[in-house]
Order: sequence, then C-alpha cells, then structure tokens
Amino acid sequence: MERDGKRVRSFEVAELAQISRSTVSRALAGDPRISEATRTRVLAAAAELGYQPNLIARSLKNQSTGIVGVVVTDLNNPYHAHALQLLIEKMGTRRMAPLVFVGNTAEGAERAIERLMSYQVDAVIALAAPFRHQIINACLAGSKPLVLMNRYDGSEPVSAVGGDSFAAGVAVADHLVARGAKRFAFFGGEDNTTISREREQGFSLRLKHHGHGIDIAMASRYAYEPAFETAHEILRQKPDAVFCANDTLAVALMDAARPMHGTSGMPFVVGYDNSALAAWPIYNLTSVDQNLEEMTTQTVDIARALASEPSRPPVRLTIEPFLVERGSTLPRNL
Amino acid sequence: MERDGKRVRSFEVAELAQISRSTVSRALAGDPRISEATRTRVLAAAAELGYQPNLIARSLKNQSTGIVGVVVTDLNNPYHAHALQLLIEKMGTRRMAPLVFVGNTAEGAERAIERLMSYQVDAVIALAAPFRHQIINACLAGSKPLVLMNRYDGSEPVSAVGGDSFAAGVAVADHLVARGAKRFAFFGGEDNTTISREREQGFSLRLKHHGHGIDIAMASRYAYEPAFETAHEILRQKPDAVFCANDTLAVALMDAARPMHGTSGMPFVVGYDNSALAAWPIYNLTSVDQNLEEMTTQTVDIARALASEPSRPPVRLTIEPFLVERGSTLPRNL
DNA sequence: TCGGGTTGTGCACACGTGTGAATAATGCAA
DNA sequence: TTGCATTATTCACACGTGTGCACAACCCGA
Repeated sequence: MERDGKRVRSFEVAELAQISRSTVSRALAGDPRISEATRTRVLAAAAELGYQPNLIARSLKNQSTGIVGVVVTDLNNPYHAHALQLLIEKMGTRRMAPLVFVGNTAEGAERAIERLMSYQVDAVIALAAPFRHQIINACLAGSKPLVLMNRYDGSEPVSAVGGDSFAAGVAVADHLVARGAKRFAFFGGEDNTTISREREQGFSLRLKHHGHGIDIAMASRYAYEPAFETAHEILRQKPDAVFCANDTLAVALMDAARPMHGTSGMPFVVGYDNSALAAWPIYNLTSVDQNLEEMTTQTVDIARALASEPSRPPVRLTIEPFLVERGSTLPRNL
Repeated sequence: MERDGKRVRSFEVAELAQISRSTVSRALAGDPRISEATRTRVLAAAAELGYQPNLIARSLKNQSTGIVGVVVTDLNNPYHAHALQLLIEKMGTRRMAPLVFVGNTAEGAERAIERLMSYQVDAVIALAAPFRHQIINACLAGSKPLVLMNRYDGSEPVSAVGGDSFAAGVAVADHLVARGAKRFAFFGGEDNTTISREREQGFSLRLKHHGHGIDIAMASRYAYEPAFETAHEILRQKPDAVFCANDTLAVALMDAARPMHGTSGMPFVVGYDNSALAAWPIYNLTSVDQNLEEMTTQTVDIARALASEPSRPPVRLTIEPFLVERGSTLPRNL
C-alpha cells in the first residue's frame, strides 16, 4: 500500500507497468487513445500499489480543487446541524469535499471566507448566514460562485435556494381554519427576520381571506428560555391556535401551556422545521417541513454547476414546504 | 483586488515592488535576511494588490496542507454537533482547516477516509466514530496521525481523548446518596457501549462503597421514542433515583414520569452531556458535563502536535467531567 | 587595488499532476 | 523499400509556491 509513509506517486505506477507517467495519467482518466491492453496493465499496477492520485497536485494543475467552502453559524441549532449533515452527504456523492467554517460574528465570517479563498475553493455555500454582506462581497471580489441557502432578501446578485415561507403560512392558515379555530396568534422569532415576517404575512393574508385575522402577535429570540417567558404572555390572551416561527418556540409554548390548560384545553399549535422534537410523544407537534432533503440537493447541484461554469448567471430557487400533521392540531372541542 | 477573476500571484507583487519573487516569499515569511526597507515595500505592494498566497501551491511544496480531516457520524445528535462546532472553532484559531465527512456506515467511513487521504490531510480527528477499525487501519496505512475523540477502548495504538466516565459515575453516586436516595436505577444506552458501561461501573462501585447497589438496570437506544417506552418499565419498579447515560434518555424518563408521579413524587434524575435540553425550565435536569470545551481544545492541540511531528508516539488523555446540579436532584421529601 | 567579511537578492529546482505537441510504432498501398 | 495515414507513447512544460546555493553589492582595513 504505502512505502515508508510516503504516498505512492503516479511515477511508481508507471515504473511497475513499464510505461511512462503520462500514459498512466491518461489510462486512469479513460483517455480513448490508450489501448485496452496497456490500460488494464496500468489499472493492475495502480491497484497493486494502492495508488490514489494526489488531489493537491491535481488541483494545482487543473485550477479546480473540488473543495466547496461551507459557512455556517450555529450548529447548536439542530436545524442547521441537520442541514449541514445533508449538505455534506450530498457533496460526498458528487465528489466534492466540504471545508467547513463557523462564522458567528461579522469578523469571524470575514476571516473564514478569506481562508476559504486561500484554499481555492470552487464555490461557497452559506447556510442561513446572518453576515451575508461580508460573504457576498468576498465572493464577488474573488469571483467565486456563492449559493445562499435559506436566507435571501432578494437584493443581491447571487444564487440562492430558499423555502416558500409565504406558502407555508397560507397552508397553516387553511389547516387551522379547517380545525375550527377562531382566535389566532403568531409567535415570531428573532426581531423579525425576513423569514419570520414572510411566514407571518402568508398566515395573515390567508386568514383575512377566510374572514379572520391575527389577534395576537408576539416575538422572542429563537431560544427556549426567552420563548418560555413570552409564551405565557401569549397564552394569557387565550388564543385558539398559535402558529410558531420555529419548533423551539412551539415546544416552549406547549410546556408553558400544559400547567395552565392541561392537555385538553390547550390551543392548537403549529411549529416550523419539523425537527426531531416535533415527533416526541409529549409534543406530537404539527409542523411545517421545509423539505431540507430537496433544498440541500438543489443547493449542492447549483454550486456544482456554477463551479464548473463560473460565467453562468445566478440561479434562484424556491422549495415548496409541506405540512406534517400531528396530535397538536387534532380535531377537538375548543 | 483581483484581476479579471484570477487571483494575484506572488509574481505580480514582485513586479510591483521591483524585486524578485523569492524576495517576496521571504519578506512575507519574515526571513531575517531581508532588509527592513524592502520588507515594508513588499508588504505595501502585497496589501495594494490584496495578495493572499495560494495555499494549494504552498501545500504541494511544503508537503503539508494545514487541512485536518474530521469524521463524524450523526450531526442530528446535538452533542456531536456541539462538539464539531467547538472543534472547528479551535482549529480556526490555530490556522487549521477542517475537511468534514459524515461516515455513518462502515463503507461510508471507508470512502470518507480515502478521500481525506487523497487531499493529503495533515491529521484526522474521528468524533465518536463507531467504525473505528476502518478509520484506524486507513490512517495507519497512510501513516497519518489520528486522534479519536470520545470513543476509545484502549486496544489500538492511536491517540485518543476521552472523558473519565468512571469518575463521573462515582460523582453521581455520591451526589444521589447525599440526597438520601435508597433505591437506584441505571438507564443505559445503545446496547452497552464501552462508555455507557464505564459510567455504570463507576456508579455501581461507588454505590457499593456506600452500602447500596444498582437495583434496576435497563437500556435502550439513544433516541427519544424507544427511551420513552423503556422509561415506563423502569418507573414501574419505583426507583428513588435514576442515572441516565444520556440527556435524551433522562428527558424521556422525566416525560414518562410526569403523568404518573406529578412533579413532587418524581425520582431524582441525573443525565449526561449537559446539553441545551437539560437547562430547559420544565426539565431543569442535573447532568454530567463532559467539559467539551477542554476536550476539543486538547484534541485539536494533539492533532496539531502530531501533524508537525509525525514520529511522536500516540497520546492518550482523559478529561475530568463535572456535575452540574439543577432542580431534578433538589432535596425533597421522598 | 586588492582581499575578506557581511548583507541582501536572484537563479533554478522541487513538489505531483495533466496535457499539447512531438515522436515512435504499426499497417497498408504503391 | 518507400511514402503516407493511423495509432500508441513519450517529452517537456505548466500550475504557484518555498528554499539551498551562488552571487552581487557593499564596507572596511591593508
């Protein structure tokens, strides 16, 4: 396999197959000019020595590394963690390698992106990055393709893949109205992110269409404790149904409601992200699934396409979410 | 900054500074043979052009990439996600770049590690990897330093950093005995992982020392739903105190216990990992903190040391965990 | 002017690969 | 055998960097 810790180079393979180094390269690349006989001989030699090409050298020559930079903010958010895992898996299938950086401050993102550029990444994927502008500028300056996943406000000339938050809001409104709810609350997050606002708008518009409206609207940070506090204020106003911008918010609300209402008198609750929590028996939470599977697939494919053809114009894609109905919105007598 | 999409090379800097390329390289590297005058001239030119060295080329020349492979299994486990985030952050501080792969099957791990080797990583970090053997063999074959984090059974000649599960079990036993518990349960995980067993042993031995023992011992997979089922069986046997191998198990147990006991009659519960869940008000769970901060720091430092000096013998390190006391073990009348 | 030390730079090679152009080998018709 | 076309292989360079060694420049004392 290896000789005293040094990796085998294509030269050794050539030597063993009694042939020149270039022929080895072409044989492994499947160049049709190489005869079938020599090709099999080369393959045998390569297998015998356990030859694996040095991708660093190849990258230098090809001006393309196969490495994609991934910038992420907070892996403690299970939604981000799950998205990252899917991204990595998809990339593996497509022979791309993810160089991951955490940029949870503006300077952090700045530094991360600079290091990525130094490593000559073929493209950059930014996952729900609050520090878009630094990233966008750096990528434009280095003329590297950039794909924003799940955070895009339409103002910048880069590729982006996102979920249709508006449509999700509409679907939730329909669902809750069908359940017979009359008094609606929206529990938003993170001082009115674009995304949280879109969800609220879809919800609100559709409720109006049904002759209702949002009676209670509050927001808190996307963390359990502040949400738990805010939840009490919402509940004090006795809503029939609460649409939460996030599963964490929803779960905090249910925990806050349980001692007050018991299980029977609890309002309908709908979350967002369909995270693992939502499926837990005590919550059994109806939640909007963003279809991360599809979203990550598209993101990776776009990144790959742009990497191989950098002159392409930016692509924008919207993935349709779907509602996963569970116990928290089962029909009951309100 | 850039010229028509091509990165600036050191040649351009040399040209602008009216000087040879080698001098540029030396000036930027801080070679003392370069006069102060030319150095400042070079720095100015580099800054003006926004020069960033091409790390791929440098890697090829230096036979060292600064890239460390990280193999992880399941980012949906918040504990792993958190660990990965910390690893990435520490690596950033030390000018290392993480190439992350998910290996959640034996072949997956195999393929992941091969790709890492092709990218000439300086070292590999495996995070709680169940497929150790594939990884270990690949690293030995490629003679790349490997650091196992948080999973090591003492049988392999590689570096490893882990938590002192045994000591944790002891500390938990002391704590629960001090609270006056008499009837103890151990809620294990994942068909008796090494780690789960060590925790149980420490717990058991120390209980014996206090004149008690483990009265109930059960296990389930590390996921909420199976744990929720198993929890009922444990509770049916009326323990005073339950030590769970994992916060997820602990939380499932508390959820199962709440309808049966109410909050007052609930047994003492101790979890493991001190994850975000543990701090949620409804759980308020006493939990063992593995000191991931320290563990990841040490892991990264060891990886770096081994990368720069590959002949070093493997290092093994044990990090002391500590108990975070919360409401689930507050003194009460049993 | 010369010799010898010190200091600052430049030349040229190496890292391992891919690839265009040149060359050798082969086949076939004349 | 020679000429030409086709095929299989090799030569040599490029990618962008770091660095050993040679070399130029300079100062200073003789």
